[in-house]
This record gives sequence, structure tokens and C-alpha cells, in this order.
Amino acid sequence: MAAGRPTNPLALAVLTLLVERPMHPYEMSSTLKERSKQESIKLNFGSLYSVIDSLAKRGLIEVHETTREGKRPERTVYTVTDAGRTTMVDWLSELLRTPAKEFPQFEAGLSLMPALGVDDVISLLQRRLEQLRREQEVGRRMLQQADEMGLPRLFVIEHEYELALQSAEIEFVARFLDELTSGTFPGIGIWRRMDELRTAGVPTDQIDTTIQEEFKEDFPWLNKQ
Amino acid sequence: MAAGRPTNPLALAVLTLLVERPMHPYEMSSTLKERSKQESIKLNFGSLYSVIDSLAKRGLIEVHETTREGKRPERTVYTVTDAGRTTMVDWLSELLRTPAKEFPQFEAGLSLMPALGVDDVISLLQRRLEQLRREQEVGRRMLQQADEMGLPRLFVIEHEYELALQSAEIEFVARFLDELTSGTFPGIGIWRRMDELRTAGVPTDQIDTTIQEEFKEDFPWLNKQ
DNA sequence: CGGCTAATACTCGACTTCAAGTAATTGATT
DNA sequence: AATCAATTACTTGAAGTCGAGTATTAGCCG
Repeated sequence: MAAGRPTNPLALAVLTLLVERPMHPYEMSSTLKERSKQESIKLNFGSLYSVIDSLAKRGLIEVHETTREGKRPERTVYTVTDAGRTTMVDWLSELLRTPAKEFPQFEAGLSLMPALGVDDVISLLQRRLEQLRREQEVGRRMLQQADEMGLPRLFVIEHEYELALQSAEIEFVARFLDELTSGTFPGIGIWRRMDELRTAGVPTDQIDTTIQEEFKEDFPWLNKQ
Repeated sequence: MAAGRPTNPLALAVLTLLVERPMHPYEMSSTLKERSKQESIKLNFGSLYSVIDSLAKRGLIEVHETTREGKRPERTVYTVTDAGRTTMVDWLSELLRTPAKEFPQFEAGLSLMPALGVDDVISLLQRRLEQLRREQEVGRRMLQQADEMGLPRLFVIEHEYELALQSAEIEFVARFLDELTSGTFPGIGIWRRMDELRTAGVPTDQIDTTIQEEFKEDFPWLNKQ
């Protein structure tokens, strides 16, 4: 009965399901898929069975019964314990109360971006923008359909959140692209010059000193480095 | 020399550093910290050494030399290979070009939210909103300072992106809270009734049928379930 | 000059993730 | 009646993640 809780949100999803009623792992997986939770919580079999083991080891859930039909694999039905119920409430509360530090892939990409050339980046971001707009359209239509079918917004709020973030990204990329293509982005001069020196085969430390020399007036910070 | 590439963006960061010049692992770590990349790319020692092994096994980097000073641990200096250079460009391009499916913690929380009571959720989200606003203030101030010091925007663009996402979340939470506290959120009636039945100890399947009966006119979708 | 913190440099092992594999049963189609 | 895809249900192993631990040296303060 190791202390603490698993870190994978899938374990929290398992707890909320077992608070509803006892289930076996495969049923949890189907239920989550049916309710489209797998779009908000990463779900795969390996992880599912392993977080269930982990919850059991910690005494947050326990085996309710094991059954088998014919020669099919055995089904292990689990229930939540009192400790599990408490953990569910605590954990879920924390998710809602405390903003977590996330590391989106695109942020990583942006932070390493200067390793590519300006013009390459422009065309990559244009493609991203198109893709994002297509996805946004799809997302919007799905929300609209859900609404028309009379599905309470309570059950799609997470998709509204996703759309909100997506729209913000679209605006960000569009504005950034605008500044890049119009040449008004402060720093594009440095970037182009770095490209030039790089493609000319100048070694990195020389690039640094050259850039420092050439741009020290525009960007005082370069001197302090 | 296993094919493919590691999936951890930290490995991409390592490649970009080694394209600049040969380095040993600890130096990579310090350089990334110095350039504040660890705010956009999760960095910890264990992962660093393991992605370096993985890159080496795949032939994307190789040992340049090993040195030691006094009785300190040996330093293994690595260089990037031609295959590594290509992989760096391909991978980084993909990060910028193709939106990746992410699973933010808060989205998981929102999708499981109905497991808590309405009033609890309201107070949790109020705390979140306050926290988000404080963090936004800090982030803004840091960007402003960077600007005043003459640091080109090119090198803080990832933080601008972070702020853009954060602002979108703030607006989303504020609006949602507004609808909840004013009672105009469609679905809050169902939610409160579910709370009520749950706290009264009614079993889950009975809650379902009761809710279905009571709300079938407002939300036709409930009938189809 | 002695002691204490910070920086340097990496190791370890417990835990988690994930895709692919296995194997039986149901249902639809030819 | 044969077959073939889809569904049910779980297992496995290779790889990846993470924080804590270890050990040395440099710098600094009184």
C-alpha cells in the first residue's frame, strides 16, 4: 500500500468511473471511449492496466470479483475504496484549482526555431496556420452538432476549452507570420544575418562575435553577454 | 543504430546545441538553463543522460572525446553526426509545421468535473483564476524587462506564446465562472440535481433514470442514451 | 585557514508509458 | 456453412521518465 497517488490522469478517470459503479478494465476503457474522454485523457491499454495495478497497490481500489465466460480471459472487476474516493476528490480539486506547468510541443519548437532559416520557418508556419484553421472548423462543427442534438454543455466544456486554446494559437501564429512577412518583426535582421553566416560556413563562435559587433546598437543586451 | 528518433523534445534541444559546437552533457544542461530553455523544454538529469544514450545508439551523435580533470567524474564530449544534423532539421520542422495533440491537465480536470459539486467547482475555479492572473502579471513583467534590456524578441517568442495561451485560459475560466455564478450556464440545473441525488445516496443507475425523466424536454439528447 | 555553500558531473533504480501481440467470441456476409 | 472483420479482454517487453543520491572541487566569508 504505497503512499501517494499515480501521476497519470488516466488513474483519476478510473477512480471517477469506479465511484459510479464497479467495473473491469476493459469496460472502463470502453466507457471512456464512449464518452469521448479519450480526447482529453490519453488512453492506451498498457497504461490502463498498469495504472489500475498501481491504484490497487496503493489501496485506492480493490478487486471486487473475478469472473470468466467460456475460454475468454478472466475479467477482474474492481471497486473504489474509501481512500480512493477521498483521493479522487482531492486530485480532481487540485487539477481544477492549480494551474500546472505544461510543455507544449510547439513551445519547444518556437524556442529552438532560430536553428532554422527565416524563410523556412515562414513556410512551415503558414502550413501550420492552414492546418489549425481546418481543425478549428471541424471542432466548431462538432460542438454545434452536439448542441443541436440537445447535449448539455456541461458534457462538452473540455472541448470548448480546447477550442479556446486553439483560437489563441491561431491568432498568435497569424500575427507572428504577419510581422515576419512584412519584415516588421524586431530581430528578423539578426536572424537573417545569422542564416547568412551559417550557410557561408562561418563557425559558431565567430558568428556570435560578428552579430554582436553588427547589432550592438539595436540590441544593447547583446553587449552584456 | 536503431532507426527513428527519440520522442523527448529534450533530444532535439541536444541536437541543436551540438550543431553549434561539441559539448558534454553537463554543459548542455547549463547552457539550456542559461538560455531559459528549461521553461519550454522539460529538463532533468536522468532524462538528459538517457536521451543522449538514445541519440548515440541511433547514430545521431557520437563521442568526440573523453577528458577528466583531477578526480572529478569523466566528461564525455559529444558531436553531432550528419544524420543528426538532418534529423534536427526534419524534427524541428515538423514541430513547427504540424499541430500536435496535447493533453493539458486542466482539460482532463474539466472533463471529469461533474464528479464534484457545482459550488465546490465554482470556488476551485475562482482560486485558479486568481492564480492565473498573478502568474500572467509576472510573465508580462518579465517580457517587458527583457525588452527594456534590449533582448531581441526572437529569443523570447516562446514566452509570448505561453502568455497568449494563458490569456486565453483566463478569458475562458472567467466567462465560464460568470455563467456558473449567474446561473445562466445551460446544464447547471442537471448538475445541481445530480449533486442532490448523489449526496442523498441514490445509486448511480437510478440517478441516471431520474435525470433522464426530469430533463428530457430541455435536453433531447438524454433520451437517446 | 577552516568550514560551508554552490557548482560540477554523473549514476541509479523505481516507476511509467506504449505499441504490438495473443487469443477467444460474436456477427455479418458471401 | 465458411470466412472474415470487429469486438472483447488482457499480457509483454522494450524504452523512456524522474527525482534523489553520490562524490569532487572552487570560492568565499569571517
